[in-house]
Amino acid sequence: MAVRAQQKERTRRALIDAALGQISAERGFSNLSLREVAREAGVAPTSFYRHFPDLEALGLALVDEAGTELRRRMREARQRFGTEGGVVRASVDTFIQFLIGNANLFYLLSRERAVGSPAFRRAIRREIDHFIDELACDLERECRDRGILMSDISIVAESMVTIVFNEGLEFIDNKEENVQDVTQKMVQQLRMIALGAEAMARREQISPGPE
Amino acid sequence: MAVRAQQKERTRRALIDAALGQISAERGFSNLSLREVAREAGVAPTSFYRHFPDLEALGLALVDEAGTELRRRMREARQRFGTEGGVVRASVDTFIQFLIGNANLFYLLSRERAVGSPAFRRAIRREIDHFIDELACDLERECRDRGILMSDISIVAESMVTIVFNEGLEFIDNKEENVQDVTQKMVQQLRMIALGAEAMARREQISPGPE
DNA sequence: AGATTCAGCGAACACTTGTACGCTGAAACC
DNA sequence: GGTTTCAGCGTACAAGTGTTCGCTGAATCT
Repeated sequence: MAVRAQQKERTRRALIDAALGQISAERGFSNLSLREVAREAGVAPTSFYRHFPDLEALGLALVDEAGTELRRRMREARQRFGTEGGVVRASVDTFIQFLIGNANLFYLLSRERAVGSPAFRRAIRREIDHFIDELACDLERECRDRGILMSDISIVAESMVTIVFNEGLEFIDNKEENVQDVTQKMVQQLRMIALGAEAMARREQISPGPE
Repeated sequence: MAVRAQQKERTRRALIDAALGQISAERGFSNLSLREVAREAGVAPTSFYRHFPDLEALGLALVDEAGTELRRRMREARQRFGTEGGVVRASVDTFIQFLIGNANLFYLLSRERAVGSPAFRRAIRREIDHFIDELACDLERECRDRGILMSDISIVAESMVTIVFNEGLEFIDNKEENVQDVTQKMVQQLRMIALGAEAMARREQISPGPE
């Protein structure tokens, strides 16, 4: 049992890639049509059902792939850069590379987050939460290493991801924008948040009273 | 010339309201169908064309309405609260009220920002930019009044709006979430950004060197 | 009062959509 | 080598889509 399964996997990928390829600035995942996807994959419409019960199921597969791939890259970048330059800068660079190379996967994670079936939305939310968690973990380590105090690291991480996702979405929407400019803008915003978190921690330490 | 135009305006509104009513967590604007909208408005499909050349044109009208209404509310709130409690807190409260009362208008502004025809996306972007500008203007005033120094106010405002829009989207997606919790979380994040901007300004003032 | 405008309609159009059914032929199994 | 499995296909269907066209009748204008 090898040729058979291998071929099946191949057309499954063709379907996934076809769907991914039809996502664009003008067209979200929820506007895809089963028939069109099948056509682009070079497969009869009815054959689609041999691989997915639904377009939604394909969507879930896509979301999973997007999240996994994004996290893989980030983890890899973190190791590569190591201690040089700080996590934040390294992460931003990698993130932007991901944007450029996988715009459609990123579209899926960012803009479809709030539209579609509950299962679909939940899946995306879960991926993003994973992403936030890993960033929070790194931030914590970084702060410990540098002796920095920050308040509410998980919220800091969430804010950072929100900012970066938003800026990223804007970036791949306006292709004319410069990569360096975006990077710089992201870093500036992130730095601001980091500074704010430090300031807040200092303030809490000095006067831990109410309000 | 009164009865005629009045009636026309009434069914135009019916169309707009119908479209708005069909937007939901599961269904974005780009999934609407002309026929369905017309049906819900109690009008023959072909009559739609008496009011809009396109569904997109209706979308533009919706976007305009959403942006205008949101800004109106915010301006009103700012006046009402005046100096009491700071702009940020007052704005967040009003914003959340807008979310609750006009979830679908907000959906339009936030999640459809990056999908659809270029004109459509541009329209939304413009509304958001307006929103950011007005916030920036207020922030500047507030900083002057309180003698606070902040760096790059327009970027601060942009970050704030990004955060608030994102948190808001999450909020109307999980209806079970508590209003007070969201408010508090938003305020905390905004406060962090504000503190960060102050810290950055301080830092720039002390050592205005490169990097 | 008579002519004109025009919002709204119904019928019809050429498609596209998702999905059910049963067949085929090659790979996998025994 | 004979049997079973099953990915892929073609056909078919009912339902939905956007849009064109010409009509109607009441509000508007002259």
